[in-house]
Amino acid sequence: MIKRFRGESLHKVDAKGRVSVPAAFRRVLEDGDPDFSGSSYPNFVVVYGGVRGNCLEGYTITSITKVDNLISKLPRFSRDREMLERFINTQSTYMQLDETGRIVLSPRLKEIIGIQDEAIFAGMGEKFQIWEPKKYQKEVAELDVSFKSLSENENPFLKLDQLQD
Amino acid sequence: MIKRFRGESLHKVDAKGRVSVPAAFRRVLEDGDPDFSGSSYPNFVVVYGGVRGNCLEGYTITSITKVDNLISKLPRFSRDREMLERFINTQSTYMQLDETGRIVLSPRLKEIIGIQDEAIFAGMGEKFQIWEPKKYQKEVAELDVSFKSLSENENPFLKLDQLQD
DNA sequence: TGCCATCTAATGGGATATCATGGAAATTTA
DNA sequence: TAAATTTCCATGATATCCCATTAGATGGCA
Repeated sequence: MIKRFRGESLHKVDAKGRVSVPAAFRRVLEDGDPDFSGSSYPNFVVVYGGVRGNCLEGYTITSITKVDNLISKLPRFSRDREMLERFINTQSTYMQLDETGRIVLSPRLKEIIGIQDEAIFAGMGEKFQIWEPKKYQKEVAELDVSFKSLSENENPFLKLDQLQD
Repeated sequence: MIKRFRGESLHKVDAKGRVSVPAAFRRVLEDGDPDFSGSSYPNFVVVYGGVRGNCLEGYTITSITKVDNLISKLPRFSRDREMLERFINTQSTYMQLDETGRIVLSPRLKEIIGIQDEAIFAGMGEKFQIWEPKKYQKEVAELDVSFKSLSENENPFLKLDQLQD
């Protein structure tokens, strides 16, 4: 059974930029790295580009590969493809967990999402996000509000049941 | 035949947040975990997000996977998908029964549903709910009232038979 | 039909392992 | 060689595991 990124948790970011990745997420990263063996530490990808810029997004090797393959289907010299490659390939970086399950966020990455000394990790199924706590709270609150304002036939939960499975 | 969650029962929550899951529910959780074997303990998912916030909802791996798969069909970066992932993946967590059939509710989870030292488990077919006892009584009472106020053609019992199966 | 043996369930307490985190040492790199 | 990284070690907090106890249900059997 494929594990997905689930749950939220708050972690300290120390002076060197080190943060613990939630233990539950490590298991998912291990599963999602084809080259991972018990004796190594899993690799994965952090994307900082894209429309948002509010948060970082972490992908397992397996799931970023899916995205890469979709992009590769676009016409080679199309503007769409260039855009996506800029966001997903250019503005991203490989990372590796260290022995204690931490990664280091460079000053650049911290600056992009406005992080000081705390970060929130949020599971999003095939990926996870890293947020500055206050921004995250705001995001969740806004989502709740906009959810409540939806009409019945805009409700994404109800739309789900219309999909064939 | 797929077992369903049925019945209600009251359980103590100890100082560590541990609660026994009703024995009948354990059987359903075992059946609903593809990785479960006699030598392990079943995994499942508890969702605490969504608009409700009054109770926790427990899903078997099989049934949450159905939901996850539907969500994965939505366009990867759509607002709908993001919303659903936030409610279903971010605001949820994997859990595993321990040797004695208990789970632990973190302080966070207890706080979300307002639980002190007792919890009510309520079977809901494909999922179950965990409630603070007083809130649960209130919910049940309210449901009775609003059911009685329905006109004949709003009666869900009567609508049932109009569905094709 | 009353008694006892056995089993499962629910719950509590203590021991143990894992996790998150800080700091120092070693290594790289500019 | 100074700065910055990475590796290694240390520690407290938390969560997990393991064992013990009790109550109730079940079933056998005289």
